[in-house]
Amino acid sequence: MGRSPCCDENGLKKGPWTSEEDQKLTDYIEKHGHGSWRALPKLAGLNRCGKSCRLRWTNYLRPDIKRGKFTPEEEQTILQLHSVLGNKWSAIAKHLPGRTDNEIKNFWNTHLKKKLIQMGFDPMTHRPRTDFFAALPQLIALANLRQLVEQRPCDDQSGSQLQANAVQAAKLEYLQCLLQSAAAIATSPSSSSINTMPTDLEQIGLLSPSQMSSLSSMSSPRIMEGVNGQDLVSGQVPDIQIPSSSFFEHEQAIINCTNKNSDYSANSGEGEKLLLLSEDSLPPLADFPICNLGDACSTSSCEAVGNSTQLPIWSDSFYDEFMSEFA
DNA sequence: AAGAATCCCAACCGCAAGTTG
DNA sequence: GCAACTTGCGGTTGGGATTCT
Repeated sequence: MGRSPCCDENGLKKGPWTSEEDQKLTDYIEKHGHGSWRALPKLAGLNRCGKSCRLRWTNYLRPDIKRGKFTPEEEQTILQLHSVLGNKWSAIAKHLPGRTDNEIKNFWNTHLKKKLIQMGFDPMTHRPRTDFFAALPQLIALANLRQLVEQRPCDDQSGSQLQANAVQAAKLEYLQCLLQSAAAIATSPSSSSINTMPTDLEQIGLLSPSQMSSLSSMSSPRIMEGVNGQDLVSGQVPDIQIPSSSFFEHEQAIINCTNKNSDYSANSGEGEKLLLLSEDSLPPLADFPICNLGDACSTSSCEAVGNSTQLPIWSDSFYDEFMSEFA
C-alpha cells in the first residue's frame, strides 16, 4: 500500500481558495462529475492537487451543504452519536444531512468538548470526570465559596452548612483521586506510595478507624477489596457512584452560586443529600471498568467508547437533563 | 485606539483501507 | 500475491476575526 504523492508535487498552490478557483472547480464538477480526483485539477485548469480539490468540494462547495449555526437538535444528535461512536466524524456526519465531518469535528472541538469539560464531564467517555484536573474547577469554586463565606460571617445556619458541604465535596473529590492513584500504584509492585493513602484519608476525615485499619492492611493488587465490600481488580478503578442527576444539579448549584456571589440557600433537595454524607457512609463504588487507567481522555479511551460493546452509563433521564442544560 | 489574547474554521498532513493492473 | 495508486478519515495547524485589557 503506497502513499499518494499528490501533495508532494512541487509548484501546486496551497492555502485558501480564491473565488475564481472555486468557480472553476464547481463548473467542472457540475459538467463532468469529479471522476478521478487526481486527474481533475489538470482537466479543470486548477493548479491544485486532487486531494485539495476533493476537500474543497466536499467541505465547502458541494451544493447540498447546509451552512450556519448548528441547531440544538443537531447538537443533541452529535452528543448522542459521539457517546456511542466516539470520534467517528464521518459516521456522525451521515446522520446529519448537509453537515460535513470536518464541520462537525470543528464544532465538537470548539464548542461541545469545552462545554462538557466545563461541566465536569469527560468529553471522551461522556461520564462525570474523576481525575484531579477535572475536579480542579470545582475545587476552585469551592475555595472561592469558602472565601465568600468567611468574608461574610454567617448570620444564619445556611452559611456554616454550606461551608461544611463544600468541605465534604472537596473530600469526596480527593478520595476519588486517591482511589485512582491507589489502583494505578497497586499495579506497580515496587511502589510503596500506597501506604500513605490511609493517612491521607484519615487526615481528611473520610474513613472511620475501622475502615482505616482495613485499608492499612492492604498490600496486594487486590488491596481495594474490603472497601464497601467490592473487589477492585488490578487495572480497574472504582468510581464513586454519585447519583448522576444530583451530581449534575449540585455541581451546577455550586458554580452558579459562586458566580452569583451567592445566596445559595440551605435547600433540602437531592443535591443536599449528596453532600450530607456522614463520615461512615461513603458512597457505594461503581464497578464499571475503566480500560485505560489514568488517561481517560486518550484516544484509546475514545476507541473503547467507540466500541459498541461499551456504552456510556448515563441514564436516559440524566441524559435528558443534561441535554436540556445545553439547549 | 491599539496591542494582546483568544476563538474559530478552512485547509493541510499523514495514515490506512480499498482498488486496480 | 504484490506493488502502485486512489480515496477517505481523523488529527492538527495557520491565520483571520473577534474579544479583552
